[in-house]
Amino acid sequence: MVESIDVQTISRKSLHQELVDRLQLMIINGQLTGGSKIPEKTLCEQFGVSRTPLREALKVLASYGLVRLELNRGAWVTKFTITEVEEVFPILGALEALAGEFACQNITDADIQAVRILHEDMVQSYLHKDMDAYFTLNQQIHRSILLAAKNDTLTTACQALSLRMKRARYLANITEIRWATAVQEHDQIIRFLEAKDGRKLAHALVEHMKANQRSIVSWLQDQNT
Amino acid sequence: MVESIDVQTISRKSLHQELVDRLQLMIINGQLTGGSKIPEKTLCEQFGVSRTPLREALKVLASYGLVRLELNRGAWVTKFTITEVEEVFPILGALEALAGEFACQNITDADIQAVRILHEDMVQSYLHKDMDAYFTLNQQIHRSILLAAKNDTLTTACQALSLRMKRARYLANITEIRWATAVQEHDQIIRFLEAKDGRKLAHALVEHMKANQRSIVSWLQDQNT
DNA sequence: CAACTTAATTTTGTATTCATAATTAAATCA
DNA sequence: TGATTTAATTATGAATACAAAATTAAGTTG
Repeated sequence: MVESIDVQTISRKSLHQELVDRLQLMIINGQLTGGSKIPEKTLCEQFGVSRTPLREALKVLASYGLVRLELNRGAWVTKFTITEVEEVFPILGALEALAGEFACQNITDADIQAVRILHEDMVQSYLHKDMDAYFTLNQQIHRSILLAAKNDTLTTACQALSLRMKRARYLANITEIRWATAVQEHDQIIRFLEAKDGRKLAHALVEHMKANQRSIVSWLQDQNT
Repeated sequence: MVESIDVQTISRKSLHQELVDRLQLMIINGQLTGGSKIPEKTLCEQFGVSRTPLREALKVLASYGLVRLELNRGAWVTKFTITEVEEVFPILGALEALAGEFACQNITDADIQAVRILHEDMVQSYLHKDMDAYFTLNQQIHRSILLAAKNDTLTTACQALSLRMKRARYLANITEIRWATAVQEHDQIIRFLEAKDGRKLAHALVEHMKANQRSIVSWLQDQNT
């Protein structure tokens, strides 16, 4: 699998881009919690930057839907809601399905081999109950399918939506039963990819997303009762 | 069709948001042409604003893929390429198909009635060869289906992608033959919506997008020879 | 005068400043 | 005292200032 090395990275990132990345992480992992005010001044001090690049970053994050701007009242971390989960997962399903179909058309045997290895590592991390490793490998597999689809716009769109759903990862630990099923679903996914069966792969990805959605929604529902 | 009135609009928009909207238009209608440098200073003077909100807007537009930022070298209007068209339309197809399915589940008879009227107006503007009216109504129809789907994330995603494709509208005039076919396709779309047949509507929307893609790509190809 | 240096100019990225809106605290009055 | 004004404070949005990088222009040398 060719993980194309980002040539841009040679020349330093701009501050605002760096801040977009950092704030994204802080929102996903819960350091900045949904519904809370974004403490502009504090963050500027913390990062040692002025308000200009921070505010630029906030505008970008607002366009991603991670932040909500209120005129003259500042920026707020958007809440992670059941509604959002129910909106985003079907979209992710449709887009990853599309990516799956394209991937089957374009993927090389070497790339399939690489995904197979990621999958086996992921199964191992499941067996060892190493949740961090599991999630990282899981993401890498989905990303590999996206990259194989050879559609940058699609990759960007999926990653933006996945990002929003990553907050679930830090809010809720996956249940043992869902974890086992998810691994099985991935097994199917890999097999359809190896068979280059775009139709079935697409269907498997949609179902996988539906199951992810149900799992997260039911966790959120339990939370609110 | 309830075009929900934007309550936010009571309180004035922020400058950066106003600039995002204006620059978007300028890029779509070709006042700012693909590949060209964005003249920061000139635009500031033209709009009578300082660089701060303009630069915030540019960062947002970059996240939409309409602008490309080069560190220490400024901002450039992204080129409208065949590759982009071939990347975006399949995604739009998949997303509008999804919207179509949701719309069939959620749409009210009153909303169907409203879409029917938009459609008939659109047919009239086709018969009168009023291209501006045609495109406006066309957009409104697609937007109506999106709104009926009751998924804000989906609406936002589709509109962002449609926006990028709108540049074609100003680069190429639709051919007479494609125009006629497109109207027929819309006729089908409306009929499936009225029948609340999500499956068929989804399929029709995918095919409609494929045909749009082919039409624009072949125009761009003719251009480059 | 063409290729290379070096200096002047412009542009860019970021910090700072400033006016105004929003919030909080203090003061007033029933 | 508690509700309501009014004043002080803080936060926000946008303009300006400034350092560094990139670009252009002017020299300089072979």
